[in-house]
Amino acid sequence: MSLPTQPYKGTRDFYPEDKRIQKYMFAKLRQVVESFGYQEYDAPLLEPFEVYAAKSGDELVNEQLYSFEDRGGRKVAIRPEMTPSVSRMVAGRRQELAYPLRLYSIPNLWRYERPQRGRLREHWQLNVDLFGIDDISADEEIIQMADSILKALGADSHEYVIKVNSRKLLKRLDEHINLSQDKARQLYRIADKKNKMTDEQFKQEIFEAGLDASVDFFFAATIDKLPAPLNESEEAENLEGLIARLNKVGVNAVFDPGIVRGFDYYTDIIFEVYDFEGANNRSMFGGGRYDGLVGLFGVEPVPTVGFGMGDVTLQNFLVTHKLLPELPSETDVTAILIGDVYDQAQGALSGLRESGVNIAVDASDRKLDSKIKHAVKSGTRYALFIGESELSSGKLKLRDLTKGHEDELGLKEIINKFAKHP
RNA sequence: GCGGGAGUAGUUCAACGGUUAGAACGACGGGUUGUGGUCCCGUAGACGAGGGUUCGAUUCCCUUCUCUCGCCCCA
Repeated sequence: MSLPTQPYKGTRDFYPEDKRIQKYMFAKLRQVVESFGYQEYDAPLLEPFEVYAAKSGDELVNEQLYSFEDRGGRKVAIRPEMTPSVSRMVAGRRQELAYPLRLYSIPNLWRYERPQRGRLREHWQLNVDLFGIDDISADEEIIQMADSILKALGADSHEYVIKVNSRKLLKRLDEHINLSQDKARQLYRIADKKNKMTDEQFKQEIFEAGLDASVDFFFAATIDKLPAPLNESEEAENLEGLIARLNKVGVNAVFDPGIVRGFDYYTDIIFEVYDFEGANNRSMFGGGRYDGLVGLFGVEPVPTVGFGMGDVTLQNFLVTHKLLPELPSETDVTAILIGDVYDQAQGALSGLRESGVNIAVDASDRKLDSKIKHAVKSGTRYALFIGESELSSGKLKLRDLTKGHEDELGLKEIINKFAKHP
């Protein structure tokens, strides 16, 4: 009986080749959001249980939260999302922070649920939030940034679509057709599934729930085709203007009345990004405006717009659309020592390392061809042969393992070669 | 929580109610001692676990575990 080598259900190990992918994606995410002036923060993995009990949604808290009691009897939860944490942080310095406040983080988040494609128990999520702007320019910036990220990763705007809706508009609908809060909830739940069903199935569910009056709303192709007087409401105008401006800057944004999002805390504009590729059926990521969350921590509310982008769905997207490049190893060179030259080679190795060349040493007494095979397998691109003759001549043999050709180079030449590709 | 599919070497797969369960790739070693990803030879390595049916189970049945896809819910 031995311990299993598998990671815990719904989690992943990141071997170097996996971690490389993650590092690549995160580097792009950081690059784009920082280009929009967002600053990185972080928060603890654990939060007091109450932070989530206060909002989020019942299902999440009751079924999907990893929680436990600490040794002091405090109820603690592993964060299932970042929004409450960042809201807590902003509330904590409500008065002294400079607004508009642009923050981002890439936390790992945990949810107890049955793993399936695109949804695991642990994932990493880029979380971006813009605090302190109560007009629609904030929503526009956030959505534009989401779009820029996908483009920076090589996606083309015809490979995905950003579907936009408004919670306020949905609320207008509720009032217009006189729904109780319970009925409205039920309606949202059905609407949320609209994109997975045929129109007929959707109508079927709507009728079975006795929500017939809402059908016109959900089948409105554009905002001006919404049932009156909703089509002339302030919310509708806002939404229309937002989408028009996004389209103008090349963002493939469309109105979709079926977008509702799960969390209770959204207050106005909401959006979800969908992959056009059928294999990635569900919404890739999304976000929206939540003006009330900071206020839950006992301070004046701060208007906020944000989104979360999960690494699992993002990677699925990139793989499906063949957008992941060949990623090189962090190690530039494997130095292959020939003969008993370990001591004599140290000077050269240190010199290379201090100049920024990442270099692993193979000082084993395996056969030479075997050492080369290992260097290839480890993923390093170059092998550097160091033996008696190289040390006496001062010229080392640098072999490009991908191309198979070899140069005899002095230390300085080698350093220069890698200085160009750090 | 509910359903479908799948569990055989490190990996991808095969076969079979009956002697030693095969292959490819990978690993390790060798092909006379300083050049791989092409070749040749050799070595090691597997029926997820438990129970049942049977003379006999890796094979059929049940349970369980794990993986996977979907539902619920949701990012």
